[in-house]
Amino acid sequence: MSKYETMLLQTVDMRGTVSVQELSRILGVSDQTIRRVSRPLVDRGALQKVHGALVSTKSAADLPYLARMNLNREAKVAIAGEVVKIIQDGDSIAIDTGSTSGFVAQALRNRRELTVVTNSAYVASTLAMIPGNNVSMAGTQLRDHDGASFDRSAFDVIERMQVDYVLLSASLVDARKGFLVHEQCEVDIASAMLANAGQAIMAVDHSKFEPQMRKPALRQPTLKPGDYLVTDRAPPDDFAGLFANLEIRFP
Amino acid sequence: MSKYETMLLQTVDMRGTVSVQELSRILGVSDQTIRRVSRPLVDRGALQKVHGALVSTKSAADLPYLARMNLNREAKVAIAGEVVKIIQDGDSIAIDTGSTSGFVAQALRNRRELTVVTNSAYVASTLAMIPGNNVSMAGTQLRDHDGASFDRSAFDVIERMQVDYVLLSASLVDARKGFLVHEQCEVDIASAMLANAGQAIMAVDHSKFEPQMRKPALRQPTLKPGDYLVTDRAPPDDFAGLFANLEIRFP
DNA sequence: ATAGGAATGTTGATTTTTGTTGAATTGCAG
DNA sequence: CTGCAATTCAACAAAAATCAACATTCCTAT
Repeated sequence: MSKYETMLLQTVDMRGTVSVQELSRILGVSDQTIRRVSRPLVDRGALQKVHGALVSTKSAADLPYLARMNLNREAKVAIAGEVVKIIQDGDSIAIDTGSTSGFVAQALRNRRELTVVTNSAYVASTLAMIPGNNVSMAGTQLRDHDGASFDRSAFDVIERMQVDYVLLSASLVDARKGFLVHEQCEVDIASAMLANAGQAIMAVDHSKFEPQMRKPALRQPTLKPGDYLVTDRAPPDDFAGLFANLEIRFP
Repeated sequence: MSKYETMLLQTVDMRGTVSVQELSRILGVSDQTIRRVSRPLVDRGALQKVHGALVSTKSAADLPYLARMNLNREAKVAIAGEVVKIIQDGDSIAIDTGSTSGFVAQALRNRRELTVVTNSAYVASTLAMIPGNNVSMAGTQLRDHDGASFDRSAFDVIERMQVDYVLLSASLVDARKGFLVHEQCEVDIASAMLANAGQAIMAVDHSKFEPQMRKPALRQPTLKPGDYLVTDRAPPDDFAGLFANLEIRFP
């Protein structure tokens, strides 16, 4: 551990981005030394290097959520458009967390007099701004990567509301196992929402039909006959069995 | 990843729409560079491009709220900058609702490991996305024009948290009556936050020193000696008495 | 004191980024 | 639809940053 590492890390993390030149001025060494000292840090992932400057990996951290929002963006926008066709002005809907839900919330800004319950702060704040909507945020403490809550109080809120629709998502769709997610708490919220909703709308983009790097293992609650499956392309034939009783929608 | 990306994103997200020329002035580079730097960002969907300007993809979602956010925008941005100087990485802070709070939340994205409690869904979702933050949303049912909550449960959450700072705002500052707002529920939330906070930070832009069309009549709780008053200009002399014990900050 | 080793500064070739120019495109008013 | 002004784009020249190799300095163990 070089003697400058601590100070360098500290400076960069504090300011977010700082140029190599400025760093050399601050630490009182040549720019070449800054490059040399920072190289192991960059390799180790403690810092990011760009031409002319070093940027804190922490500061670039606005990206994880945005990055996910931008994965398969077109697909998600298309799906959101289909979902919105199902929802009418004045309807009530429960919305789970997930990047697709974010897009649906965006699209739902064109609907009026909605009653919404969600455990995603992003969805809540997006829809609460629309005059005439009645939005309830379920839960208190927010998970940091997506701003969603899985508190006990979230269940209390969800269980109090009787809604027309529930929007659900999944991380992977498996022809035999069904709709899968990574965390049990997500399943629990989905179950609670489903129990108090008329019809479910399962929204998954086509990438969810293909194997994932990080394999989810937890099964979302089973959908009722007549529930919607909204996706951006016709699903492969292997899934025909799984989707037998569902109403499938795609653009 | 270019060295300007962070600053560019931040500027655009903060202001909603900003012209290429202004951006080049702000970052101190040519307009051509702005176009070059922004291209990958718009490809990635992090920004939207229109003729002559860049617009934040987020801003589209927050449009109604943003309309209010754009009143006295420079003043509020300046105030947010000052407030952020007070807050350190790792601090805990309670944040009330209001457009200035929205800007402070944006600016606080540069701080790490914050513990935040707020009754504004916008503030909550802005800060919850930052990895390492611990954000609690106080309240359930959201008021439609600003997405804030004044539920009983909001008080429960606020009263449970002991924080270093509380950020408060006001609709009008009267030399004799003090800091005024329109609704009793806002005072109640402010009182609850204040009771559990170390130092208060009252943030008001200069327009709040002048008479308003809609006159607020409810007085915010009294500040303690040593609490901060952050504003964008030196306040008129008539207010010297009111601010006697406060630490006044402005750019 | 001094030789060995590590860290730092310097130099010059190479690569990347930036500003400028002029032509092509776009948006808008008449 | 036409013309004007503003914006954008492509290409080239200039500037800045990077890298590798070598020279210098600093520290320490003998």
